[in-house]
Amino acid sequence: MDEDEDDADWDTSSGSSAPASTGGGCSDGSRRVVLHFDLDCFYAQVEMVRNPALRDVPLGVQQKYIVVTCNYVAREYGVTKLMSVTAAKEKCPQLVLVKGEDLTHYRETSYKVTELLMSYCPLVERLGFDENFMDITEIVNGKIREAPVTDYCFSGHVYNCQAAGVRASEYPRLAVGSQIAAELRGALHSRLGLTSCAGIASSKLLAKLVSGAHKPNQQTTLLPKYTGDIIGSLTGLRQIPGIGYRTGEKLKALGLLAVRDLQVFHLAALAKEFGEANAQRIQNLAHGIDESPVTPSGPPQSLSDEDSFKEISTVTETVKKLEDLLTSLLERMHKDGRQPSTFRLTIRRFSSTDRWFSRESRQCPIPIHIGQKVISGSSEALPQLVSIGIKLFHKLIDTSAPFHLTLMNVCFSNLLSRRDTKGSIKSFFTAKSPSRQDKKESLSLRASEPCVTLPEEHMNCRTERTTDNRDFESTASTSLMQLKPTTFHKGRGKNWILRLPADVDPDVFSLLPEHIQKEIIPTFHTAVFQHIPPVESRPGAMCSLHDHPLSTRDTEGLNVPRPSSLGVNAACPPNVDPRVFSELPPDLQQELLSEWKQQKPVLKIPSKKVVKGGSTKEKKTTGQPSQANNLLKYFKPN
DNA sequence: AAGCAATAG
DNA sequence: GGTTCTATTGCTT
Repeated sequence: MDEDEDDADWDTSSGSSAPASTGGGCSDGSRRVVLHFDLDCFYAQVEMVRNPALRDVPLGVQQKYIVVTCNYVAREYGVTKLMSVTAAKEKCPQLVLVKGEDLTHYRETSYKVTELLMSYCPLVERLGFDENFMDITEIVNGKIREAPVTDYCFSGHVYNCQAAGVRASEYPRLAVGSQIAAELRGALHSRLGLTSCAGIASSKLLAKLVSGAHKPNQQTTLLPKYTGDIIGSLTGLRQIPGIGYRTGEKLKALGLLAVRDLQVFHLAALAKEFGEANAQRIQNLAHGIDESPVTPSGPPQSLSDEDSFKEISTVTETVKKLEDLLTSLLERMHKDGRQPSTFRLTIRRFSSTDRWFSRESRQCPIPIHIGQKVISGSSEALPQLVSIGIKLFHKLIDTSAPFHLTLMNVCFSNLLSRRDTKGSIKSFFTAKSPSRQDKKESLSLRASEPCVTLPEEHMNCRTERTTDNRDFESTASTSLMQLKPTTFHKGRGKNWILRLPADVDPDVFSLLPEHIQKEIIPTFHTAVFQHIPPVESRPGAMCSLHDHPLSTRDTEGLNVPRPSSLGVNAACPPNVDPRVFSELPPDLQQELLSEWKQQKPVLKIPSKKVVKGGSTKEKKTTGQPSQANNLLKYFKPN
């Protein structure tokens, strides 16, 4: 046990923080400050916020015949997560159950949480619907540099310590981190009505491990000198985040059960099972070492809908299920505003002998003309995608023999933002020579002003109320006024851009390999994802302002500035964010405007791919004169 | 680009 | 090592 002078919590060293050498001499003071937030029994909380009368009763959220989560009242009776409904009712006959198969409200609240956190600091990484990591290293360093305090103190618990007895001034950065965590939890509560736990530590691993030390609705800070203690408190390898069932079984086969076993196991032997890199990674985890960065999630990479059931065994039922799933998925996709370019169908087959739970999938590109219909909300999108879905289905299932499905999932991925579909960003990233159009767009982004989104603007530039993606944008930028104006960079190929700090050349940044980009993004504490709202096709309709009761409650009490009013250029091309547009130099505005008026063709056809080398075994169901509402309609040639 | 494995809540 | 309904990343082809 070496005490490595770990209390040197301070320093922050060279004030200017040129991130030049990322892996530089990492003295203890350059440790990160990472937060982990975990909403208390999330689905149940969402239901209680929606219906406060449920607060005081034992409440469970039911999906099919499972209670997926429950409130703390129900836990008093012994109800637990993932308990069967019958078992839960035995434990607690008065248990109130609400159906939770439809994730809409959970998903929406989940993104509101992430947005609220992002409004304080953009480096937020989602983990599932109810957890978020945040890297606040630079904010903490900045605060201490600008306003040093003599008597620091912790908010909440300190792991293994009597709260009052800690000499917080020896850990100023973690102490400030705990204050920020408390402030953010307070904001989550006052703005969204949600309670949460938080962990404050020097890595994602430790922050996550420590966040659960005091539950519910409490927070805990881990001092570096107690890293060994918290790791030692784990009673099995499976409790280490990153070691799942499979890895756990493999480790068991190697004779490793306790965390200590993994710590001392010969690395070379571990590498035989898991490969060099993975072996090192999991052994590091066992030592409480985790250098993985907090990687901003941005908007989702895929949208999917699924349903499980006892049995589907006919094509007719299959088509119906496909239609149902696709209908809701299309609605979500339309609101998102991005254009899906690949479609995946996955199934689970019933198997009595081998009750192995495995899924099989087939996927294919979505023709651009169909993708566009998804965006525009055309009613033609549904039948055309059902048709594609059935073809994928037939690649999975031989319908001339009996079949028995127990689950179906439809997924849209490879989501293209408006900018992508206009052919600007793709080449920016992948191509060697960015087109003129690309240059101009990057220029225009660079010229734009900082991220204060104005609700009033939405009235001017949007025609329909939306959720998901756009909510993300609108709330995410409400309190970022302290951030310096920056340049933009495309974020993860979607309807989003990543604003880079002013001193980072986006052209240079874009040329870096992706893993390098990911590594250095956490050093940009002024970076932020921002959504470019897609433009609705139907002009005229107005959106309402008050459709999100959660976010409009309790506007006081949190230092989120009331956005001021800003004029929006009346003549703004529909394919450009008016806020961005209004900041452009007049000549660029002119050019964009005239381009738009000329309806300049902007779509680029991805590749001349020979569609499916002759469609392997696919019966081109010949085009029969089709009846509406007939199954056959889906078998027309596309 | 496709399909699956593994991990996560 | 199975429940639900997602979502992400990485490996292999």
